[in-house]
Amino acid sequence: MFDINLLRNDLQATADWMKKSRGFSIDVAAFEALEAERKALQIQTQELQQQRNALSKAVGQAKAQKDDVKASQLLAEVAAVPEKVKANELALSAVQERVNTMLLTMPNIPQPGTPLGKDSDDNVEARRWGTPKSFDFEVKDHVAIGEALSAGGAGMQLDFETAAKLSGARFVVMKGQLARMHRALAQFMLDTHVNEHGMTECYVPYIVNADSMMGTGQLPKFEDDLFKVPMATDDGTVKNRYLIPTSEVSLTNFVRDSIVAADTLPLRLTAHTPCFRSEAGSAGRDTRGMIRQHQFDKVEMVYISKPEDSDALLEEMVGFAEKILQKLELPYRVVRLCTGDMGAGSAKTYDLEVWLPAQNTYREISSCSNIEAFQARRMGARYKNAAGKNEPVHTLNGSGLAVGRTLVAIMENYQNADGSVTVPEVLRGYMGGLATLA
RNA sequence: GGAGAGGUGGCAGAGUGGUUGAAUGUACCUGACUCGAAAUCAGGCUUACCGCAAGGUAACGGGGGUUCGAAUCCCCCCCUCUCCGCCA
Repeated sequence: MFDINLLRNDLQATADWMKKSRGFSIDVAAFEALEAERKALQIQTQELQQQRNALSKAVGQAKAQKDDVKASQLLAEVAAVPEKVKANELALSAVQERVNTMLLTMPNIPQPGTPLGKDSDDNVEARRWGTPKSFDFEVKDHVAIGEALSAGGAGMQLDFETAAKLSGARFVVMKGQLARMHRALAQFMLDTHVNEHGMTECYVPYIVNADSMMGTGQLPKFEDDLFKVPMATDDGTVKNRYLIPTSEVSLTNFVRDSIVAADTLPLRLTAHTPCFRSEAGSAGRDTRGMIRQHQFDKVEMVYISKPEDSDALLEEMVGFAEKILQKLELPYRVVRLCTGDMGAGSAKTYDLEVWLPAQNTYREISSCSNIEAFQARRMGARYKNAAGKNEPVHTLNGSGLAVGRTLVAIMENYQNADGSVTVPEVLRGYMGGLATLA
């Protein structure tokens, strides 16, 4: 949720920057009018409430003193007030609702210095790591590699046909060594974050309620991207819950509606979960292979921090995601997203893009964002600051990493001329010493 | 799935229509006493919003209703706990 104080204190400058960065127009005059209306209504409502309260109190006192005459006088005097109060309360909450809706539907304000741009073409490369390997044979993509690998009687190690039969397009079945490597990858990532990066491993629900989706911002705007799970309630009606599109939702909502003890910050959380996305609006994009699926696994990192620490923690988080790629010896680059390519909630985002030989390009494998107080405000996630005031925390999230895409990257970068795939050193311990998928 | 109990301030726990934003205990903060601590005593101690301020408004799981007035009465929902049944 957008910070209303930015609009109250610095309306024009905020509007200018939102226009320039996000291309988002704030109707300055409309906001000022709405605020003026709200203020007038609130003052009026509170005066009426005060009047009612005072008279009601007097009625009580009169009755206590058995002064029935006075009591009925007072009752006659208040008679008309509750109606006026009610009318004002309704008007006030309608206006507040409009203000709220406005704030809820606005994207976060990008940090100053965010590169301006309209899409991924305008992102700015921050650094590269590793050198793409040159192959002395024609490289295959992960689909060709995986389908050529045999899981014995069970068939291909990578099997889209069976997945389509079971579920439809954009699902995958993995078998044998490849399935094992997929599992090994998640274990390896989790172990690294827990043992070397000091994160707390979490197991979390994959189905969450609407409040949680609201908290992290998937709702109300992006309902189409979610899978809904209807669940019967006691009175026989059905309420939707949702499959998580990322464990950011589960992890970040840990602190919804709570005051986090300041001395526990920052919280560094990680979880390995499947993620479910309907990919509405992505029809025709990345239809081949397992780059874009309805279901995929991800190891997620979520930080809850004090506002003053979040910038440095974002750098730390990106570094931890990079660490995974470095250990796997996969070439990648770090990209600072431009204003047009950032998610609506983000104030600052880095993407990690891994080299995919078959596509001869870098593809996103992680996205790390500082959401600042944008989620915390709508979630009611606060901590007591040094001045003793409750203040929204900052939330950060990042993939560390997308497991499926990492598997793709390994298959393509570690492929051999004979169709086998070398297992990266760091994974062999997780795979009973297996050195090659063949 | 069946039966029952309950959701009040950081925690525990009173409060069943009126001067109760809320007794009491505990935790915490400040001060006194002390060489220091403990104990004891005194004071303070929910949050959000409006207001220059004085002060005011709202909030007792959430929403609606009754009433001049609701933590308290009525309706709906959510959640937690206990027992039985079923079950990975």
